[in-house]
Amino acid sequence: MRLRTLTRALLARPALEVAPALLGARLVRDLPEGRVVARLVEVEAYDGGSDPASHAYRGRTARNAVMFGRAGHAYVYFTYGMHFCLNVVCGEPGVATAVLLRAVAITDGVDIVRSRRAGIRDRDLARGPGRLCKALAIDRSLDGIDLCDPAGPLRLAAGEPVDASAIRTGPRVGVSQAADREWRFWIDGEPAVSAYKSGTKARRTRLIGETGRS
DNA sequence: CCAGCGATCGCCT
DNA sequence: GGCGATCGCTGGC
Repeated sequence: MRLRTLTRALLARPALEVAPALLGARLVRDLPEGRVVARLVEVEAYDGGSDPASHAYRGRTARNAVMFGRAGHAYVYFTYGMHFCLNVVCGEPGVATAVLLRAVAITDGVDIVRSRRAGIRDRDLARGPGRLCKALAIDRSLDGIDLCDPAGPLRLAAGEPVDASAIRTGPRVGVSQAADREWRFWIDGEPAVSAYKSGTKARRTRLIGETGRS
């Protein structure tokens, strides 16, 4: 398979523009056991200082520092005491905008992932941001790496174009702040797309209206 | 299929 | 000290 690493210029734009453009792109992970290639099927945009749901909303900290840097780098964070999540930093340096990678479909090296996640159904191998990181062996040691480096251990590459009519949008998952912003993007019909769960605040106010599948 | 819940700890208030 | 950009298991229908 021919893998063409994504250019930084593609990512040095607002997250809201980058997010849908990343659907269908490939995530390439080189591991001691071999190479895993996956197709991005679900992402979410986070818009830093103007977005109450962003880790960067209250400014720069040790944890979120990478988001304030150059586009194309990985922001990996640890949450709930056990899960990692992977973001692609977007925009210009100093602007903390990023795209959370929520789900991928494994296209190459699925046996490697199956052995990493024994007993898990194929559709769940990388369904959800925590599972995605588990599947591709991503943790904080990869925080800050350059996803545009063709020689890097984890990188983004071009994939087959996705027809615009297949792209769906909806509220972000698990977010209670700014729950009205439809900044989640996914490819219609992909089995690895998350089941929709609203944030606690939204749930309380009965804002659940869609299932996240259509 | 869905709702509920415990796990588990770094981060920020 | 409280709470997550979550997950996997349980129990109910």
